[in-house]
Amino acid sequence: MDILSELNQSQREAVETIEGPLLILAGPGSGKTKVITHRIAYLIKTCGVSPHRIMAVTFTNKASREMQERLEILVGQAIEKITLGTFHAICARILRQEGKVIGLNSKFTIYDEDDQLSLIKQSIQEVGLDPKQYAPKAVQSAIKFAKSQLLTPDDYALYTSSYFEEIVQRVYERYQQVLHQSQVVDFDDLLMKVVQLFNDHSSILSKYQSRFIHILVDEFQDTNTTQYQLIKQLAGKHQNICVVGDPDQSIYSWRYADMRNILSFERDYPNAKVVLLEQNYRSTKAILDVASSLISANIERKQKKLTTDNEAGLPVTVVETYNEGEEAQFIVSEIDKLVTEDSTISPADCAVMYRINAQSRALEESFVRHGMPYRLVGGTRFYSRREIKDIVAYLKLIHNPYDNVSLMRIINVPGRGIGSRTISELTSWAKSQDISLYNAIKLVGDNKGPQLAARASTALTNFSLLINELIQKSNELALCDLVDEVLNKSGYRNYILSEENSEERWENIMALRADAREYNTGKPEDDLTAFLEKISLVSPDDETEEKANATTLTTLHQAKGLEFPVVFIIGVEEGLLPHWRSQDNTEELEEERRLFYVGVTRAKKRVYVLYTYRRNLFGNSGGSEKSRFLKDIPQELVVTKPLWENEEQEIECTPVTAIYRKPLSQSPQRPANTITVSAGDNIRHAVFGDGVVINCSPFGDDQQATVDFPGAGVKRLLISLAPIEKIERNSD
DNA sequence: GCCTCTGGATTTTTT
DNA sequence: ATCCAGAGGC
Repeated sequence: MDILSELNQSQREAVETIEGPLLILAGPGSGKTKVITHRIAYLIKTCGVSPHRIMAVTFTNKASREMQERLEILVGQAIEKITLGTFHAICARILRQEGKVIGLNSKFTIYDEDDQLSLIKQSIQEVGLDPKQYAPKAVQSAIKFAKSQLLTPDDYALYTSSYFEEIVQRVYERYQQVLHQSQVVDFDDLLMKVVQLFNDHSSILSKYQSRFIHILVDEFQDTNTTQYQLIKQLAGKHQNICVVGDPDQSIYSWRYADMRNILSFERDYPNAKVVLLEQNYRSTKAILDVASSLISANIERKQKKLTTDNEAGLPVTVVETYNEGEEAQFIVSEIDKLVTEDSTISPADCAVMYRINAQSRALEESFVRHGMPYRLVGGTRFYSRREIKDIVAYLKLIHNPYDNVSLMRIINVPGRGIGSRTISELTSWAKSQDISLYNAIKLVGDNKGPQLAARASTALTNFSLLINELIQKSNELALCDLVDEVLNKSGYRNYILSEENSEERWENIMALRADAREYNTGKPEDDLTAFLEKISLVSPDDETEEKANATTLTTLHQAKGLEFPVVFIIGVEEGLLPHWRSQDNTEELEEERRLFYVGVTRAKKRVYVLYTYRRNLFGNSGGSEKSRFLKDIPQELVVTKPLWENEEQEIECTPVTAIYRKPLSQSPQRPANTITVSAGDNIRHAVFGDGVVINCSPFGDDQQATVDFPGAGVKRLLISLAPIEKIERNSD
């Protein structure tokens, strides 16, 4: 197979330029992933580069997986030798390998942001401050900023210029101290510590520099300073660094991604070659024209002109609705209409995008009301569910008893009579002795610990015995048996089963256990390390379960990288897009505009832009004003689409046209159901037939039920509105 | 030590 | 409107 044959001129250039720094500016839909994968294939197959010497870095597991899948087709087995992964996964591997020179045990554990926040709260207290006065979240953000900039607590001390920053500095210092004592790193440490290690140990750096002859970085516009430095270090010897990205799609500056990394790449690598991928294979001309006109309003960018050979297509439709309810209503009707009129379009081809998650509610209600399937992107991540975090905390503690945050999480879960009084005695004593909580608790058992009431003392001793026993078992048992042991011996199993809605929680735990089963090399200790690392760095719901024929509801941020034939962008209003918190800062405003641009460029065929006349948000409703970004789009690129009775026609220099006041075809109002249901009930639905309620949760004044219809699949319904009735269980 | 109540906040999110 | 965290009551 000829790797080059299916590429256009500039794509080919990007693939064939293998010497020296290369910057690929890839517009939306320009075949970015194709270029990266083909470039790697070209290196291996045509240039004879050993796959062992190639590193490809992504930001997300999803991107990594996608690249893996596509590469496998091109290079087959060789894929296993390529270092392909997220920044964090690659750095974790390096740290486990090399960490000992900076005093890091290869069994270190990784804290997620919840754990981080707990430790920050604790650290605020430990430096003698009040967590109420200094919002832990703000301190967390400041520490994350420092780490994104490669600033150690000492560096940060030089940088501080306000009282708050001095506070942050003190907390940061203590926080790092505890992390180190606990043999724990947070997400940002994974990267920062590797950079520091490379800085201080040139022989280790040079080992990696020599090995990796070719380095590729995806989504380069999203890198922060630390990531940038890491790449710079690694590419230091061979300088064959290929970065791919699009500054126009930089939407993560609030996570301290720095677009300047891509904008000034040529300055840092003066001999860099630049390739522009401007040919778009995704969208119609009409959509690209709108996108281009929008993004051209930004000042800080690199000029790029998007072209396409695709059809001209239909103009973008801009619609004003009365409020968010009608906005949702319009979308449901329009999808229905599109699907009916055009047999090539299904509900799954449509996506609705919004600025903030709170906007999904009105949509969901409308979709549920009409029995239309939808898939909500995001939501609670699997590993952040309480029951999963609890079990993982047990495992983390077993793996690393110095992990105080995990210990604190489960010391009284399930309740075993260790209350806040006892805990504060214990923590302050442990701190005064400069030992870990686990060791302090062990001493309580030996009567060498702090003075405590007999009851508290007994409770702590029992807890200590429990953890000890589990640590013992962890060396003998296979991982999934260890999970069972934890569930039984800790009493967690009974605890969770005695709760309401326990089925779902228990199922989640069983899913975790099933996952643990995969780790069975016969070396329990290594299995536990590997399992915990995977849990920290990979969330399983990246694995997007495709719901049959469901429309996607997503934030604009999460839409990046996706594409759909039909895209609705809602809430294109002042205060939402641009968001009010970004309204008085040019840079942030430009980022909001890029966000809009990302949304528009997701679409292949149709784009709808919606805004409301008035919107309810957070309880108070107010009149809304269409987004200033609409002014960036020339009127002739937008269509007038009077769908509904026009009560007031706005005449302005606006591209806007359809005023949507009252839906013509209001769905016939049925009397609201007054029944309530709960998990396990059998119900009959007018359309879907008989089904069983799997789960039920409050939804406003109403209930939303997840119902499994053997004939129609799993549906979510609003109880008061859905055409349902309760039926009796079959007698058996 | 556990439970209920009130107040404050509420963009975007990966690892 | 709603969710969550911390405070105070039982």
